[in-house]
Amino acid sequence: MSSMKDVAKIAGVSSSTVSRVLNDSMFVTETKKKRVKEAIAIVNYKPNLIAQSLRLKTTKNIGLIFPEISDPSFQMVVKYIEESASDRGLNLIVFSTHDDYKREAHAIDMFLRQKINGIIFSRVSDESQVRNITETSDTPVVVIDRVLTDEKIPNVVLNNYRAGEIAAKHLIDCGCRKIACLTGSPKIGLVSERFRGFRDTLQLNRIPFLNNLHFEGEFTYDTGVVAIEHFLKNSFDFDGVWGQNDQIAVGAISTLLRYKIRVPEDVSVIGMDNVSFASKFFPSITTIAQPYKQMCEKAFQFIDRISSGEIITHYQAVFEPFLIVRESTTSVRTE
Amino acid sequence: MSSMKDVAKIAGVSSSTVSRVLNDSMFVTETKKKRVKEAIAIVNYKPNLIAQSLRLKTTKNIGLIFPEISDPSFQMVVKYIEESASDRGLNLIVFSTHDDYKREAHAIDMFLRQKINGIIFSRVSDESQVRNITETSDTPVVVIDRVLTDEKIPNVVLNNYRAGEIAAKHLIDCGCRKIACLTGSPKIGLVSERFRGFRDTLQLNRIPFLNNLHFEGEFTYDTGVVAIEHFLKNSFDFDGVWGQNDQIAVGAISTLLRYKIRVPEDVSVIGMDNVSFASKFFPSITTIAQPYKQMCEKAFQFIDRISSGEIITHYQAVFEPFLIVRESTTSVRTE
DNA sequence: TTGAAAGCGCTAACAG
DNA sequence: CTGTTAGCGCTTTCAA
Repeated sequence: MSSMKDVAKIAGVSSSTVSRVLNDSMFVTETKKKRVKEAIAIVNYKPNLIAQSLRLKTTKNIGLIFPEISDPSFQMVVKYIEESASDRGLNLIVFSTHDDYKREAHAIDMFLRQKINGIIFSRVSDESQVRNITETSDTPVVVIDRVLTDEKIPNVVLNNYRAGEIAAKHLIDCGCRKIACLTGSPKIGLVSERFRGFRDTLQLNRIPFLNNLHFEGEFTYDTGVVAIEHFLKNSFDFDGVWGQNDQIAVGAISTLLRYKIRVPEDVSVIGMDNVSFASKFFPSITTIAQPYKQMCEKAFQFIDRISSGEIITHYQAVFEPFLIVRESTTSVRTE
Repeated sequence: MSSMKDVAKIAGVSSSTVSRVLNDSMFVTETKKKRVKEAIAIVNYKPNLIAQSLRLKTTKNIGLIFPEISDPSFQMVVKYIEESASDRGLNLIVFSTHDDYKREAHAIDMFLRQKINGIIFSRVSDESQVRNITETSDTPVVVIDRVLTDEKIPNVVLNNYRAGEIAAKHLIDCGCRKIACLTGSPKIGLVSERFRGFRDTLQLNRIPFLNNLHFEGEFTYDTGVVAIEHFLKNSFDFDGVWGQNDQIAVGAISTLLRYKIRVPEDVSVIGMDNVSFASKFFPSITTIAQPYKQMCEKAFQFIDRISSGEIITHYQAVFEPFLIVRESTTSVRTE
């Protein structure tokens, strides 16, 4: 690979001049400019990004840390983060932690040592290392999808309480009266947020919430399966189900269908996240969507602002969830 | 962030010594070694990877280029590539091209300028830039999932002909006699490979293949939908369907069910790739799996070997697909 | 065994 | 307007 020196030699100028032409940082005589450009073409010169980074103490890379790429919700995040990065001409380095703090710490370490341009975290746990970063380095950090108790870190988050409200309201509108809620791990803060909104809305509408029908699991397909089998085995009666994410909902629907219980005729099921298969399942899945695209873009805007030296005073950006009605719930039911 | 100089000063040694301790590249007196280690701890020193890369002309990064992260098959590839990278302590930079050659060229450009450690391509097109890389740079390149006509580039690929054979054989075993094939874009080489294996096997078993039931589309859900609606509208009779990937199969199954045609009782459907939702759909989807994990690992092994100076003489690594029987096909049918 | 010095490829004062 | 020089943080001869 040719370097600036080669170009300079061919063009008969100094390498500073080459640099100036490339970044047009100063006025360079037209003739020299032309000679330099020709030389660049001749040797097919491309500036070395590593050298540039070392000199400028900044890179064209941003890093994304998230728990698990197999998870469809995170796949959405990765997709949109990739797009926003690409729009800015930034490279995206991804790290999947598999919920292992060691791996998370390692990822952070690598990023910092690479002088990365910014770090985006998706769903860190409370024991996460994020705080340490913001204290010891000046790398911009944004947390997405999960609020931290420490409010000093810019974060973009969903109004999860509102999601619970929407789910409950829709199920009630469908005529459901015995409503189940299948949640993710109670260790994740947003799980209880969503649940609170859900239960509060039921109570507001004078629908009793039965603790029997509150199943705490993980954000997985298996949780949906296990929950429904548990309900059926114990003859718990229910006519509506909220799976706190679409995977739980799919597990629930599959299991219901397997037991010859019709969806939505016998039981309405609503999911959350609007992952890609939600519209492709049969029956297609009513769900509560997160504006992932906007949220990811917002995360980048935070990084842009911090990078340009702006002091963030308003750390939190809250986004509103919205309902997408499909086949797995029915509103034709008469009350 | 502290540098080697800081450590050296505190330890009262030269920065060369610090470097030697870090890489234990030479013998250093125990006392000095200890002093250096203490100093490192005091200032929480972490070597700057950028500087290291500039000096050593190599990085800890590898790049992955693929068409579309929304595609479940590529999500599998990304997942396993990430794991293999992580096992080697390498960072993964991802680039989604959206089938745009401009973007592909840009990605390559960025990677080369970053002195990346290796590039993995997934499903490149013939107009791709891959060849140019191998000619002008010494960056290791591996192609995965798609054969190139130019055999000089290491590549890992599936025996797609065999996949077609397996699909046809299984459908025949299920008692199907009027068998449809829904394919991806005929512009992609492996599509016709798969199709040839499929048709040859039918013929070998004296099952007629009707051109009516050969539907060429894209590797998408919509293709499955459109194909089945097309068949039904024209009253083409069929009792078995191979969707050349799981998305096509899901589109087909959903549409059949929507038209009250039972799967597998009336029509057996088999997909391909064993993407994550294949086992979660209802009915769960019989599919032809690719050993993605092994294929991705193999791609890395190619890079490892090239990096360590080995000359590759055997460019192609072929992997065998295998059948996973689930609910969407039935073998209980009597002939 | 260790330090001094050179240099990876680039940019940014600083002179001229 | 342009060339010289220094230096980003590291590794590696080369001497000592």
